[in-house]
Amino acid sequence: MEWQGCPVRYAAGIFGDKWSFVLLRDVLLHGKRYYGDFLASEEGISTNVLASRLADLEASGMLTRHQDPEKRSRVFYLPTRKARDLLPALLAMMVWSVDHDPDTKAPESFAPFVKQDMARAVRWYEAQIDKANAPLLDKL
Amino acid sequence: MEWQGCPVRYAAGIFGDKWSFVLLRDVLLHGKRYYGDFLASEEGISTNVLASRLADLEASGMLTRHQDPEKRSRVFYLPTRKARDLLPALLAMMVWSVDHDPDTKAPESFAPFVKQDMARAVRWYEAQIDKANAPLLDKL
DNA sequence: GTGAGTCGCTTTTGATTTGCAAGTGATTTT
DNA sequence: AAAATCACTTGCAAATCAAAAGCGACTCAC
Repeated sequence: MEWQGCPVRYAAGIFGDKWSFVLLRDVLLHGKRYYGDFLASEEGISTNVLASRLADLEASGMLTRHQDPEKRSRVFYLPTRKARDLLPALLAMMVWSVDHDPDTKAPESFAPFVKQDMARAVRWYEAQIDKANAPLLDKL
Repeated sequence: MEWQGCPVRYAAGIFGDKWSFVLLRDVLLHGKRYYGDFLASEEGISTNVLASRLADLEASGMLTRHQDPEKRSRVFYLPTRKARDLLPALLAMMVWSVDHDPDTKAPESFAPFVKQDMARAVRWYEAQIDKANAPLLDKL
């Protein structure tokens, strides 16, 4: 299929897929970095799909793969700038979900926080990402 | 799978799928309304998938289905408020794609227009949607 | 009013992708 | 040295997909 040129198709090609979407959420919002962290997500991704999606996301420049130098059998993934730049879109989507899903479990404070000042919300989540990255960056 | 509670999973359940994504683009941004319009999109969706996705989007409250009263063999679909509320997220995603896809074919003016004032951009696209709806709403 | 389209699906038929379970091989740990 | 951990791979049945043909309800030309 031709996924070239159109911005919506480009986005769909990279995360227009349940599992890629959930992995990006985990790495951007939940501070997950290790293969095992992703595997343990409550959605229960299977190992073959996880390996395949991580490879896809690495290939499309969303994640970088690293061996843990302290324990070389472990592997972690860091979000690139390209992935981090998804935050505004991701937060906007989440606000939409909170507004339209009667069963949402997001905290009441989330939507107002983002709606009031998106730029500030993005900065806050960027800081969280830096915090999650820090101990791993020290190792490299 | 349990798609309940988490806003990202909610969004993924509704448009975390290439074809739903493309259909929402067509109805929100390209003024497509008729079954035949969607079928003719350059991506070449097959009829069984199109019928299935339209039914899904209707079931999740994104589209409403209508028979054309002037020619009852034709059918059109209108975006609901819930679908229209996706505009901010959709535009944010498109800006991200334009920023990161070296082969993007979006006009140069698009990203600055949205970045400069998102609220204004949303209003502009809402007006386009109203324009596309108008002739059909007259019929009903 | 009849026959030839048009339109919006549905069905059928393979091919691809998925989820699950069971490996595998490279490290650590004991 | 043996056992456990970890990040995948592999094999397979089941679900999903695309492509093509079929179908019934219209609509239009004559």
